[in-house]
Amino acid sequence: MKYNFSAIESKWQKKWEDAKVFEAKDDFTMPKFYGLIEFPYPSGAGMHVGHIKAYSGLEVISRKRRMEGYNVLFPIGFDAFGLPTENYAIKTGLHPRIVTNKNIEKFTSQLKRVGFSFDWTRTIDTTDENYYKWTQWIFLKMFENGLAFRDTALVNYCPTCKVVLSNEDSQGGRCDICKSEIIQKSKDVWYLRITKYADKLLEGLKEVDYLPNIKMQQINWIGKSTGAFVNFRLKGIDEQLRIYTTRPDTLFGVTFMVMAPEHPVLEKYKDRITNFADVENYKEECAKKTEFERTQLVKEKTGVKIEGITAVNPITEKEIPIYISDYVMMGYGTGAIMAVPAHDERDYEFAKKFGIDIVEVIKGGDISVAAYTESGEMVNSGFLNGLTDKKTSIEKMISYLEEKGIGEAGVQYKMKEWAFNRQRYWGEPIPIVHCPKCGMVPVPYSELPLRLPDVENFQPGEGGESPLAKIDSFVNCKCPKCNGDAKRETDTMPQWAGSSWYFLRYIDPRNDKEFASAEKLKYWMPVDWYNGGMEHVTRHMIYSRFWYKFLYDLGLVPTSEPYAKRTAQGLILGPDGDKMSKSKGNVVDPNDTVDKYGADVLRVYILFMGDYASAAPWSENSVKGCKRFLERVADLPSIVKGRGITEGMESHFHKTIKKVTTDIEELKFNTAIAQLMTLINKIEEKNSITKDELEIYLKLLSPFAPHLCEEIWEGLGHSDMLAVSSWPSYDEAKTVDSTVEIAVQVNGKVRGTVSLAKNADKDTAFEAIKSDAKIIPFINGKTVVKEIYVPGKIINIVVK
RNA sequence: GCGGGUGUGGCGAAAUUGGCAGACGCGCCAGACUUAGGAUCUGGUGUCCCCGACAUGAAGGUUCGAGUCCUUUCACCCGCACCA
Repeated sequence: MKYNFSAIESKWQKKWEDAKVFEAKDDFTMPKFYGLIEFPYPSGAGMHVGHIKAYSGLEVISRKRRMEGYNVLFPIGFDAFGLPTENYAIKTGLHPRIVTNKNIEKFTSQLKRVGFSFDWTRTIDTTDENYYKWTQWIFLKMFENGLAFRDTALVNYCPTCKVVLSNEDSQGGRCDICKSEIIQKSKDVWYLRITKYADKLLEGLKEVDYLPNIKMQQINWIGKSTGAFVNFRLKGIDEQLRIYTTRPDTLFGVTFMVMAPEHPVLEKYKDRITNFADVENYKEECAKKTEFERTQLVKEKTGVKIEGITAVNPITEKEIPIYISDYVMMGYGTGAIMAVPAHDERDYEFAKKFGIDIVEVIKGGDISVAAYTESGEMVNSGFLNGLTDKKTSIEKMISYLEEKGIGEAGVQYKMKEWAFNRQRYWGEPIPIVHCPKCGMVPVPYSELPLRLPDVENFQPGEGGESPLAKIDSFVNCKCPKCNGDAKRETDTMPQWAGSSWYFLRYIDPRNDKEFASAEKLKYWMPVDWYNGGMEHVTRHMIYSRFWYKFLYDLGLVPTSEPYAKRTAQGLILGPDGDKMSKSKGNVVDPNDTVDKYGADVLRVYILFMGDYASAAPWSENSVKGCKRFLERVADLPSIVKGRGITEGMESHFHKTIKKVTTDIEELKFNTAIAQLMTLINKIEEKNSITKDELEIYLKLLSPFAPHLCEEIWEGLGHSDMLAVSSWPSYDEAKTVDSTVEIAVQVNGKVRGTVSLAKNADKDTAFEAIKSDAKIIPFINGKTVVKEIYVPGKIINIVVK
């Protein structure tokens, strides 16, 4: 039967809100559950079904937790600073504040229509000055502790967006926002010293429950490697060329060195370099290449030999040449390497091209053909000769280097410092004043928030200058220290700043004395379960873990890790199987489905369409299937007869309670819903259901289709809401039928089935099948070699 | 190149972890009710040479028994990528 979903849905959305059933209580005696979803960026395009899927998982879990008696915090907010809004503002002339408010309004109404059980009283907006006051506050704490600093360095720069980007925002050599190729540019920028926390970020992964691939991606991103630093003397100059290597054991095989073209030693000794013009040329060629071109593995090695300077292998005392090549990066290690052509493919390729000696120090390969990178016996290596264990050789060499003072053990990380400023308007102003006398001076805490000035021209400057730099009233100020004339920092924080601590603000969103009270933090933290997209694993998650660990070290938060558990949902693809995108025109708007079929149908479909963690294409026909299912549920009240649990239905109900209960915890929503469909098929076959049975059924379905379930629940005479009723429990013993139908195999092939008591013994079982007409022809006249009986599962007779 | 993952009907997918492969849903076929059906209901639906045999990317192996374990191999997806 069709039901009036739009009336039912708006009725219950209002009732829930009026009764405040989804508001988290600050009752610290209750068991708590903090479920977190990634708050959306309120873009002009509105929400798409992917947002709905991302929130539906923890929505179901949160609704279940409330019914299980937990005090649930399931909040929502808006991560509203960012470039798309600013670009839209530039295009239309509307202020980003107005655009943001409009978009937030749109997102809010869309989210409310779906009936999510968010606590709307705790909503936050990162662009609200009462919020970004605390973002600035945490930044100042970092500045005070030496974690925020300025430095001139080669940075990733997007020529289209006209901003400096962090490493994380330019993965694959492309701008994360506009996808254009980024270039390297020398610039004075703000950094957050995230590498100081690299080890803690790595270690912390051991104590949290993240999906394995999430942990793996973070480990990979941090990229810790252990090895040694070694100092090579330059011949005839009082200068050491420092390198990093993971293979100090191969030091006897070093026949040349390579530096990055940007290495500062070149500039320092340019008078000694007789071919400095060639060096300059090569350097220029490299600068022209994009990061992407430069990191292409396939291309041939290039480089220039430095004439006039040579190095000395500190262990063989042999003079060795130095080259520059772009296969050595300034940004990793020390920007210079020792080359062991016999045992490194890149060095081998380079040595072959430039005709450099190749000295074998590990036996096992044929170095006339290729580099040998496996392990083996050490040769031509002095005191290491004869050793076969790589680890021992490395340890021995390191202690030798340390003893002689020519090197020491060391670690390197792939992760770089976090470039933390953007030359844009729509972000948190960095609360720092540049004073000609005092240097960089923090804005006093009492003056926070440092507000964004209200302006009409947001156009970024051509030289990569922030729009704020053009506003004299903002720029010119007094130094908080000496009260002399000074200038404000005009760059703003990157998009990721506000989201690095938002989960803490939800706990105490209106506090104007601190970012959140210690007492409340102690109760609510850590986040019990965080769900979001894989695309945030190496950015937002690492950033926010870093901020949290910093606050932990200051004693401001109660736990060392912010998120106890992290899962990720899969994408919803367009009906054509491609990733949804505006340009392909295959984006599905959740509003259309809500209008046509209702929010409950949308929710059930999104969770039924497949494995929650995998990508699956949208199918309108399958949406209709879910609609039919809910219409059949709407019909159940018409066949209600009697009370209690019907004789033959008991195990079906207990099985269903068990499956739905455990499947939800494992994010297996598709099979939980399938089980509820199976059960309704059985109910319809019988054409009757008792009131108690229906109540159980509604409770189990309610996290998925809450509006319809509440409506039926109310119709059964309940004055309390289903949302705050209790989750049904099951009896394990009753989930199994007393008699089971098990398969009978002969030589492993199924020949029939037999009904047996679930714990019938072997003799009873074989007695039962001997008379079975289907089985007899397969065993008659043959010798029984073996009889296998697994109670409740299978009988197998092996005959010859 | 390194790391991770996935391959099961026409489609989305299940499979108690070694025990009746294809639950549940879509689609499709037939029928019913209808002036009508892209509504609803009922039945059917892996393939084939249909009493039987064959089927979980391919090829071997272990086992009474394999989608599941082992070996080899192919294809696709994701992440990182000249990381020293």
